[in-house]
Amino acid sequence: MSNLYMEKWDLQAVVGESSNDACISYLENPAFSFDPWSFQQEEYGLMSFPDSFEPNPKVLDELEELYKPFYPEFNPYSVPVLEDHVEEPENQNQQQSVSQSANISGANKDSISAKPKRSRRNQKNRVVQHVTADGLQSDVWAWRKYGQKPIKGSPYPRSYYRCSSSKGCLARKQVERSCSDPGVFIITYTAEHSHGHPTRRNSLAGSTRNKSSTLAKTLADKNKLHGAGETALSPTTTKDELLGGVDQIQRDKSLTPDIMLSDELGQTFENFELEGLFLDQFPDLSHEVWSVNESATSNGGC
DNA sequence: CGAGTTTGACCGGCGC
DNA sequence: GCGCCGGTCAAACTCG
Repeated sequence: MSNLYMEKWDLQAVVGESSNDACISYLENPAFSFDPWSFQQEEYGLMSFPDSFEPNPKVLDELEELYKPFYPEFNPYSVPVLEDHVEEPENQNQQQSVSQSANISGANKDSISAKPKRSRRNQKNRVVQHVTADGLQSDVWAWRKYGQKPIKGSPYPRSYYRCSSSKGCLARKQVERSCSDPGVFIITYTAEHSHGHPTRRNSLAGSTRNKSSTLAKTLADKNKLHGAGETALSPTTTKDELLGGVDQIQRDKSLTPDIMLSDELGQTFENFELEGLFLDQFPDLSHEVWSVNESATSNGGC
């Protein structure tokens, strides 16, 4: 686990909690979400809010309280400088660059002078969000998966989705697990929807549908195996119960707490999208789910 | 049959 | 120019 990434995304959570315009721009700025270093270089001054911008102190306190016990040096005001984006003379101390950080208040912003490396692809119109499994369901759009690729340097594959609400809609979404924090999902939205909000979300989805019914059966079998215990689920288990079971499995894995503070996190589940994403992104856990059914075969795993 | 996933092949940007 | 690698395509398949 990397302190660097924890800080980066925690800071995004801090910013997301605030309601002033500057914060909105800040949150919606793909450069920052994707790359705090280039944000400092290219957007910090443009948005002209550093001096007046004050992150929500309540959230800062919560974050500090949350992470201080594990990361004594955690500072929610600190924007990390990623090693990949520090260009310096070859003989300069590399270690210094890794630990380098800039203060969000702007005090250190002049100390950084190098230009960020260009990303592989054009990052325009890209918005990156860091969410927990709970946050995956908060997407109101209907998405169709069109690809999945293993990503170099990450043990987890990246899934590619396009909007299925409207033909011709260019909206794309990528979902991958954070390699530094497997409990966190990185969702990258590309392009904008060319239509209004859909009247319904993903209704049924190929293997998701399959996994849903199988999961229901699996949990029902678990119920048979273990009797009517406190976690028992009936064959007519509701969606919420199923998702609750999935959530329980996640909690049992001691995943990190949800700190994204999304407005939509409190919504009730309306479909099985979360489960599909969950099984996509948690193949190891899906194996665990499968394993409770004695007759079930492995789902492939990681 | 339509809507979805899976997965190998292909394309093209980028670094060396 | 070449090779790597991320993003997309499309055929095959599942499911209701």
